[in-house]
Amino acid sequence: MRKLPIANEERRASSAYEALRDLIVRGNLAPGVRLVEQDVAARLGISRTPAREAIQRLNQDGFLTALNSGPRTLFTVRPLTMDDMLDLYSIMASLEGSAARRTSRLPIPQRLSLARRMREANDRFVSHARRKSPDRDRQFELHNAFHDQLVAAAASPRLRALIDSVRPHVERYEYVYAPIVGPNHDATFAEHSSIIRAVREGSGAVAEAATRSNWMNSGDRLERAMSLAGPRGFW
Amino acid sequence: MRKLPIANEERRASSAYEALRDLIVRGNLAPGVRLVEQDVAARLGISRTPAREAIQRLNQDGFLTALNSGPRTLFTVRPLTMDDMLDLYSIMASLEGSAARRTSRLPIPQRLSLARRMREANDRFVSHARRKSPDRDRQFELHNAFHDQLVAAAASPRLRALIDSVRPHVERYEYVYAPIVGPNHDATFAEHSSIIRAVREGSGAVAEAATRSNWMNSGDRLERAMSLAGPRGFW
DNA sequence: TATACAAAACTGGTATACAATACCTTGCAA
DNA sequence: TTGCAAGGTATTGTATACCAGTTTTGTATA
Repeated sequence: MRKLPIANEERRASSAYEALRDLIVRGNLAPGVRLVEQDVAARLGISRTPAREAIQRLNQDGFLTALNSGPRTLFTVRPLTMDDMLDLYSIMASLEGSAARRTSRLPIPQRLSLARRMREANDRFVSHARRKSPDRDRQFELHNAFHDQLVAAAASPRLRALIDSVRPHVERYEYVYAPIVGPNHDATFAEHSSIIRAVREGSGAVAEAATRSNWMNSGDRLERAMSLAGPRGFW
Repeated sequence: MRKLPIANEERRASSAYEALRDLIVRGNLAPGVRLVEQDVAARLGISRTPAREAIQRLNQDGFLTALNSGPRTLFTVRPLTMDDMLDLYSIMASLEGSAARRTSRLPIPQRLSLARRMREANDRFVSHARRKSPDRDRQFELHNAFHDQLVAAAASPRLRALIDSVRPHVERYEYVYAPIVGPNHDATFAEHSSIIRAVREGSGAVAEAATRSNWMNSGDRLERAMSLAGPRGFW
């Protein structure tokens, strides 16, 4: 890992948090790696204080596992396991399902507008996936954009915050294992369409069920990918 | 507020976090109050470093609101509002509902054992409520114990962690407004019984629905209490 | 009395110094 | 060669010093 420059606008602690979190989500900081305050500080060109704060925050957000060694606590990057992945997807099913259910409460114009934006976002996602050489990061963005439409329009503030806190963990699994899943996005397209239809027709229960299915099925798809590749973070 | 002693076993930062969190949940630290690092440190008999860490954690956990003032951030105790309360209860409905649904996956002996323990916990809750002068804190504990049985037995690790992180916020609203709701727990008893029955009979969907209803109805009950008492944290 | 301006105090963010202790290394002996 | 003990090292937790804006206070003037 090369030395990372830190944005000087923001607080150093926040910049460090984001830098480290992105490294973990992208898989550049491998599961099991130990985070030493001094090393983090040196590598990011800051002092121990903000480095420590970043590590504490990462831990609180569940990106690290804490190991008590006497009076001190050692932190390592959290491993990726099948059980944890399924757990995560099941939670996203519940949370985003809850948001989907709330779409039926939206005033009709807003609901239809949301359905249209989701349709457009899905179209962009589909058409990029069908390119000759789709860019992986871009594919990610477009997929997230679809779900973001739903969450941004329908989730309550706390629900939104909760989803935003869980999503990076999902992304971590997707980022590491997505290449193995391959370009077989057809099921995903169909599931997205079901969600859009339910939102347009205004049935909260159907929208919730469709969203739940989408996440549970995504979990199943990733499960197959993981069983091919094996877990990471152990040896 | 008198000076609080801090347990010396644990890390000072963790002790400070717990002390402050409890003060907020119990309503001793009123909504809107500003938390100044130096003051917190002095009052808890520690230095600014662990005091700061505690405040940062409280903020990340949503107990505080952050206000940017130039390069610094000011923290105040989060206000209590009707919208936020309803948001919270809706989220608990979703999360604990998800846990309830999972009870149907438990092996039958464990499921029946859970139903029995929930029944016992509910009995203790009911009988204490029917005393001449029920202790409020004890009533709280007993109510939490009922829900804990469900969560501990059925929730996945991440779901459990999520519920544990949301619950203190719910408790804050309950603690402040419960006295106004009054001793009319009959509806609660009935709803608990429905959950227990569904768990015993092994229907995940019914258990989820019953749990959702319980939380949504609790939200409605508290809504009435709040509309009587008015919001706190503004003036 | 109200307003403009200057000075002083406050306070968060960061760096650094200090303390404590678990763990590792090294050397010695069996 | 292996077990063990003593000392050294590494690294966390805490305290404190410093700086830079912000806010507040106080004063003078219209």
